[in-house]
Amino acid sequence: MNVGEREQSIGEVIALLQDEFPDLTISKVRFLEGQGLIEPRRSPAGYRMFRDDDIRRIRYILREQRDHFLPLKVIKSKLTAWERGEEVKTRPDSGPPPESYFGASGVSLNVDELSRASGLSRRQIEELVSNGVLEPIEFPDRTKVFRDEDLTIARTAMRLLAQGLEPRHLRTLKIAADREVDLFQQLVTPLLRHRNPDNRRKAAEILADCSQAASELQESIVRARLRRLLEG
Amino acid sequence: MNVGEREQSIGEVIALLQDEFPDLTISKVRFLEGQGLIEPRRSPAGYRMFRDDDIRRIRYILREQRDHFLPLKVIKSKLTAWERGEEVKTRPDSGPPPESYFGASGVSLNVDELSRASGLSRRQIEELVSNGVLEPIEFPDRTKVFRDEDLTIARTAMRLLAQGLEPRHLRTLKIAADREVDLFQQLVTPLLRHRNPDNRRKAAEILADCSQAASELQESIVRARLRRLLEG
DNA sequence: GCAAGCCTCAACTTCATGTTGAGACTCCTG
DNA sequence: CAGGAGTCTCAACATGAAGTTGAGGCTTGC
Repeated sequence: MNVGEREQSIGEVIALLQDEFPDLTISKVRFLEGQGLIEPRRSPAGYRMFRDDDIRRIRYILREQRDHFLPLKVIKSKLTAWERGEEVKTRPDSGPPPESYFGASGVSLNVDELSRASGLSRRQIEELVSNGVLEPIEFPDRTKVFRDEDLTIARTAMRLLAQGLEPRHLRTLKIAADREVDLFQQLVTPLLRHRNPDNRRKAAEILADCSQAASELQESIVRARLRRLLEG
Repeated sequence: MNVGEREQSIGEVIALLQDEFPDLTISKVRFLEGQGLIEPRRSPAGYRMFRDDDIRRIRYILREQRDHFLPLKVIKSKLTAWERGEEVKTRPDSGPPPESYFGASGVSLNVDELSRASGLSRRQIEELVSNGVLEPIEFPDRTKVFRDEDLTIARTAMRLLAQGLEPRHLRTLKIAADREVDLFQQLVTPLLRHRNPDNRRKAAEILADCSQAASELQESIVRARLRRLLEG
């Protein structure tokens, strides 16, 4: 598996990425390390040595910066969020990092709290739950516990409902999301079959990249169509 | 229609938005005007007077900043892009503004150029076209012309194909996008029925907000699911 | 008439994102 | 084994975005 895992010097990395990112410099890569976004090995002499993983990571960072204008802090928190999948298993006691932007931050809410935090009525929440848009953890006594991901979902759902859509319309979106997940699942099940941490990490990376790309793809298709709708 | 369209002073606007944006200040609103993001009327004495549209616009700007970390320049170009729908009709000769990030920038590519710019092979492009993911303008002699939106689509499609998905998988995503568009279309067809520029603008705003919210909703649903997949 | 609200304009602040340069070490090649 | 190319660290500097502050002066409403 590790055969031929060549490590590249910083200059080689620049040369490699130069095509996609013409103004990437050595000093910028060093700067990224200083900010804690990457952590290349070091040769005995102290030279930075980059493995394929590191290079993929750099590419990801630069794309987020270029295409989504994200500040490095935010990119960092996204990065560590996807990594936490592993660490959650090994250190279930450690609290969430201070700036976790994604990743389960451990928030949990009941219906009332979710209602207040999202602006949805309890009735609307019920409907979203029955449509599968929200999926709280349900206890035997019917108490429902919502997590931070549900809050994000609830907030955006609120925006759509405010524009006149109905919960059943949101169901359409949810089903599309499910199909998307199925697609990605096929992609990584081989990797997850054997419980190998290296494979798990690779799977996480693939999923992160795919889900983002898919979301962008859909958004651009929709936007193109809507533009035509407005102009035509 | 314009009855009761009360204009608010800058202080009233702050008070109104204070709930959602606690650290909004008068000076910031003035700053936004200085940057060309908003353009409130002026009272005879020179006081800024904000109409509902202006306030919605401010809210949009602040959300983009807070939730997506977008620089003001980019927000501005998004804003003007959605508005151009109108102006395109009235001034078809005017070139695109220098920094248009969305809106058709007038780029057009043939198959080879798209291939070079996106990294897709011509064969892949063909497949994406036949799956409806890419929709070039097709001339009688079978020449195809791609526009800037196709370039965006092609680039993200490239990322997905690189991860091992097939063009037919992308078709699934495209169909979901179509359904989404149908949903939104229902929402605005009443507004677009009569060719009224005010309604058109309102429709553009609704579409912009909905498409963004929907995209976010799907993304968070997918992410929540994928996280469970990785952890479970 | 006067306090509260608003105006402009220029100077200032803070933060993010890198860049530059000095001085020193390492690696490869002839 | 000399020396040029590549790399290291660390501190100082540069630039731009996003506001803030303050001075000096109108306007409005009680």
